[in-house]
Amino acid sequence: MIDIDVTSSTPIYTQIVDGVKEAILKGLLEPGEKLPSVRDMAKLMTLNPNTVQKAYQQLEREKVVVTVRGRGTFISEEYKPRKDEDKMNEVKEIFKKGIIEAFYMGFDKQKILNFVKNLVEEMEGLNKND
Amino acid sequence: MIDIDVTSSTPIYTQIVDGVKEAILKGLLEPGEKLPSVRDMAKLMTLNPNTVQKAYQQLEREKVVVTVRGRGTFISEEYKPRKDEDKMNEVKEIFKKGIIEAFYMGFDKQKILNFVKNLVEEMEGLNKND
Amino acid sequence: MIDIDVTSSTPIYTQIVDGVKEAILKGLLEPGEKLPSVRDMAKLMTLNPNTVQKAYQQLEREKVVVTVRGRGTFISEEYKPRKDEDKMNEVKEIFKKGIIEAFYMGFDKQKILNFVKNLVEEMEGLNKND
Amino acid sequence: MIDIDVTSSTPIYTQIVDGVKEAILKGLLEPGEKLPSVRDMAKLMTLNPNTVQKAYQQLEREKVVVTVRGRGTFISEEYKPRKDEDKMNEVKEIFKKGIIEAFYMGFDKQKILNFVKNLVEEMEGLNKND
DNA sequence: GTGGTCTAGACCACC
DNA sequence: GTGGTCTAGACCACG
Repeated sequence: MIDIDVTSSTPIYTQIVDGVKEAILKGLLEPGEKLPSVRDMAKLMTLNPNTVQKAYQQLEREKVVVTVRGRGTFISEEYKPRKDEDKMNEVKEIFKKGIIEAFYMGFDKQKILNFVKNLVEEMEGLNKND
Repeated sequence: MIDIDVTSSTPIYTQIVDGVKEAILKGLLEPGEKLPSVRDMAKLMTLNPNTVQKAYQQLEREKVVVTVRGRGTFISEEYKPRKDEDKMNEVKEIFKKGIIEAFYMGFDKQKILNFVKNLVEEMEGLNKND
Repeated sequence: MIDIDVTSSTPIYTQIVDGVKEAILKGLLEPGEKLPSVRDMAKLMTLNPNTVQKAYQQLEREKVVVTVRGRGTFISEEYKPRKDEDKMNEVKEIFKKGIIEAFYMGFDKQKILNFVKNLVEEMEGLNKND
Repeated sequence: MIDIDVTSSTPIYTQIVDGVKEAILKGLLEPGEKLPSVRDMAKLMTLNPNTVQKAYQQLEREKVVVTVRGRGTFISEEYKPRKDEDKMNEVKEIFKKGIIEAFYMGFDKQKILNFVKNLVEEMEGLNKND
């Protein structure tokens, strides 16, 4: 489901968190759907359960997911966007970094915008009807 | 010149690297201009010289900067963009991450594109009005 | 495993990098094989861990080696040669230097070529008899 | 006459030494010919006289050049190749380094040998009649 | 003066 | 356990 690169510099647990979020946006995971248990997920992806655990905890902290004791972990039914200043800055920094690196790869303004446009559309997948 | 957040999870030397690149794109640092010596920069930012050194070396590896023996470190006169596959993927992943987080903040497609557009123009320095 | 000459003018970390590359070409280190951990290697060679670290990082930058989070550093499974112009020039300069010095030792053209031929075969490890 | 790259990692004085040796082998500098004085050479190449001085001293140490007090510095009339073990090892190490890097650029044995052959012939220039 | 290397020792995140 | 970062302080080669 989620492809992990163990050699990447981004921690595995972060890759899981990002992967789950991406899958939800793409409609591959539906609100209310049950995620595999920590142990199953760990076996499935041949990862250390502690790593998966850490990812689930962060997903819960971000309210992307809720865990019901004894039943499992589920994609949140209704995700309420949080827009605090910290988050806003974080996102801004990410994009800034991307833009800087893009410029240094020789992209110009228009090329960057097209690049991002394509990515956004790819990400929206099938689940948004606008 | 460059503001460092010592509490950030991104390493200090990376913040320096990013900061220099950003300053160049914004026109705050001109090609050919001399950067403060490793020691001076370290004093200026109250960092250890080794940390600054590491940043300068990475900048040189990326050809953003050249060091002239015995004289110091200078912004490259002409930077030739190199776009290998790895770099391309890196940039893509950065933007993907940004887009995902933006969606989770409640942004829709158009809002994201505008957000990025503004950032790009801010980064371009003087070319704001095209 | 790798012999270091602390009196040499080539930095220790470079000697490690070269030593690892040589060991791989000679078949002494197999793709996928684990290198000693930074600390172990440092103890083994009575060096400071930072020095070994620097060598490992350069090897990773050159994709000779991959590091797997929490597990260690491994010889790359498949090394894809990258031959950018800079690298090409570097190699050319090395050989030029070697040739000049060889001439100054009284070698003629044929002697140099034989000398290099022997070295290449020595380096190739098992393919000595082709 | 000799082109210096001030950004190179090889010291400038070494580049001068190598350059002079190369020029001699190529026949651009004849035995007995006078080299520009340290000060002239420094002006000519816009270098620090100390740097040129250091280069000349090393050339003299290697007996490539002789300086006659009050007259100047001249290319040695008869260069007697010295082949001590140290020099031999040095040259061997240079070639080994070159071969390793060539392999890592994807060259095979034959390609390396051809590469070196071409370089040798280029270096021999016009002054050797074999 | 410049950058480059090395040691010592500490702390941290990740698996 | 692993690698990664940072500080402090020292020494060196180069120009």
